Amino acid sequence: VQRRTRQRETILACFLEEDRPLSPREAHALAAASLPALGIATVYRAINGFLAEGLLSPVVVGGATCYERADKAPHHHFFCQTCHQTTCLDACSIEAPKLVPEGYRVQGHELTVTGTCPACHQREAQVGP
Amino acid sequence: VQRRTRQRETILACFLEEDRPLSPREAHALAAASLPALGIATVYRAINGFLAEGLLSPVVVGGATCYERADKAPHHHFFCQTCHQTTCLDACSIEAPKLVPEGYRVQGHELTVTGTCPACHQREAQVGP
DNA sequence: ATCGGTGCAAAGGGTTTGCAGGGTA
DNA sequence: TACCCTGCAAACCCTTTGCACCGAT
Repeated sequence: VQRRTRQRETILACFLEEDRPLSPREAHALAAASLPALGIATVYRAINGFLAEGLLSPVVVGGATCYERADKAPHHHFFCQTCHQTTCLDACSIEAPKLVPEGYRVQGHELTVTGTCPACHQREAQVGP
Repeated sequence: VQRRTRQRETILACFLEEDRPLSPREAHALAAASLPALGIATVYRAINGFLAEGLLSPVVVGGATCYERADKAPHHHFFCQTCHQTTCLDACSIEAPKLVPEGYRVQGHELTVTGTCPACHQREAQVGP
């Protein structure tokens, strides 16, 4: 029974609007723009609450745990190793059960492509290799 | 210029013998069987050294950073959400560049299938759902 | 005899928890 | 009014670092 508070609404709105995986730190920074006194602990508690309600899903990218809105079709992620931002890719087209041997029960899968995004790629080209 | 010490040899042997991703904690537990006084800091330093030498590769599975021997062909992983152990799957058959839009530069990718391994699957069946 | 490696303990970063006060229902 | 939520601070992992001693070369 979660209550509607300004903090929770603001935090959830960040995830819905950004529409990409955010780390707790990022979410806190974004939400703190409207709520300067927002504590990081509140962000963690809100995230864990939203996870329990099925509003957010965890995503592990680049060694960090991030969270994204859970109402999207299954998809994969691109992690830019320059700006460390993660973007969502198109719908998933992988049949995970075909990848595992007999006897394993498949529940889901996660695919992350690593590289540089167009913005960083371009930035590097200007400065040189 | 890394020296050959009993600690480093034991730690590396764990990764080579297990042939699956190990967390620093797991590696420490395994190596401490032969070296009771082994400190966890030594494990972390050894792992970082082996990473620099290209003997180990990092793998992020189930939210934890693990490491595995780097001399294997590109492959993916299966993470058992019951016993939290990770096993290696067959060689990779995914063409990552086809998954990203124009403008992105692909450097690599990582795929983890989640579920329950045969051992845990069986154990659950005995106890009931 | 060097000089890197090791173990211990302390420091750091990220996440969770305890507590008193405030806001939602 | 009752009780959850919030902010702050302390507590907890996990990982790295400082330091004196040990050991490989």
